[in-house]
Amino acid sequence: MKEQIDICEYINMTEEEVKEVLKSIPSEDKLYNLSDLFKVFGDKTRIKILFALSVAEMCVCDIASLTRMTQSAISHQLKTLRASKLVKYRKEGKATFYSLADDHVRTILQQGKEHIEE
Amino acid sequence: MKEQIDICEYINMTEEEVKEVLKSIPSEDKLYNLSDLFKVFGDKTRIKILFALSVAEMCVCDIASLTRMTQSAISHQLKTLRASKLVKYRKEGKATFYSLADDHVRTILQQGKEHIEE
DNA sequence: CTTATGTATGAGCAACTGTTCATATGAAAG
DNA sequence: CTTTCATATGAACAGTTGCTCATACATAAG
Repeated sequence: MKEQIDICEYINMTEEEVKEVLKSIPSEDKLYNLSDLFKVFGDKTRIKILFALSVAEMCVCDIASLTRMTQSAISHQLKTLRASKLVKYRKEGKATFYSLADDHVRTILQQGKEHIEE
Repeated sequence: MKEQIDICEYINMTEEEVKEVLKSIPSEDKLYNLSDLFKVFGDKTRIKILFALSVAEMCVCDIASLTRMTQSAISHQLKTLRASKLVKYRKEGKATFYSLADDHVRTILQQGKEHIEE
C-alpha cells in the first residue's frame, strides 16, 4: 500500500462528497474483520454446512453424511465457522452438536441467493 | 468428493429432518454461484471500493486516490466486481464512472457489519 | 485395563488469489 | 499525425486456502 493520493490530475467530486466517501469507508481493522467474515461464506462446503444447520442442529457425522464430505474436511471447516462465530456447539458424550449462531447468517445467505437468482 | 454416506453408525435425526435438510441445500450450481459471490466480498480492497461507491458514483482514478491503492490494482478488482454484477459503469470521454449495481450489495455489507460489531 | 467410536488437528500439497510491473488500448488535445 | 491522460489487461510471483492422510484425543463400552 503506497502513498498514492492524486494519481489523476483532478478529482471528479466536490470536497463534500470526498469527505462523505472517506467517512463511509470503515477502519482498516473493521475492513479486515469484515472481509474475513465474508471469506467464510466464500466456500461451497461451508455454505453447504450453513444451509444444513439452518434447518436443524446436527452432529459432525450427520453433517459429513448429508453433505457427502469426509469427516476431516467437515471438522476443519467447522473450526473456521466456530472462529467466525457463525456456529455454536454443545458436546454430548462422544458427539458434538452444531447449530447456527444467530440470524445474520440466514439473512446474509438469503440476500446472496436473491442476488444470484436475478 | 467421495461416496461417503453413513460414515457414522447412526444418524441422529428423524427421516423427516433428513429430507428437510437435503431440500435446504441448494444445487451444486447454485452453491458454486453463491460462494463465488461471497468470495467477492471476501477482500479488503473490494469492500473498500463497494463502501466508497455506496456513497457516490466515481471514476477509476477517484477510487484509486481515495482508497490509496494503485490504478492497476483497482482496475483489476473492478473487473471482478463487474463480473459479479455488483457494480455497473458508464464511459465518458477518457474516464469510466462506476456505481453500485443494486441494493443487495448494501444489505449484505450492512448485515456483515452488524455481525462483526456484536 | 483395552477397544471402538466420534471428533479434532498438524503436515503436506495442489489450486487459487491479489498485487506489481510492463504494456496495450482508446479518447482528447496539440 | 503525435503526445498525453485514463483505463484495461497479461504475466509473474508470493501468499493463502481447502483438501487428504495420518494421527491424536476423548468418551463409552466390554
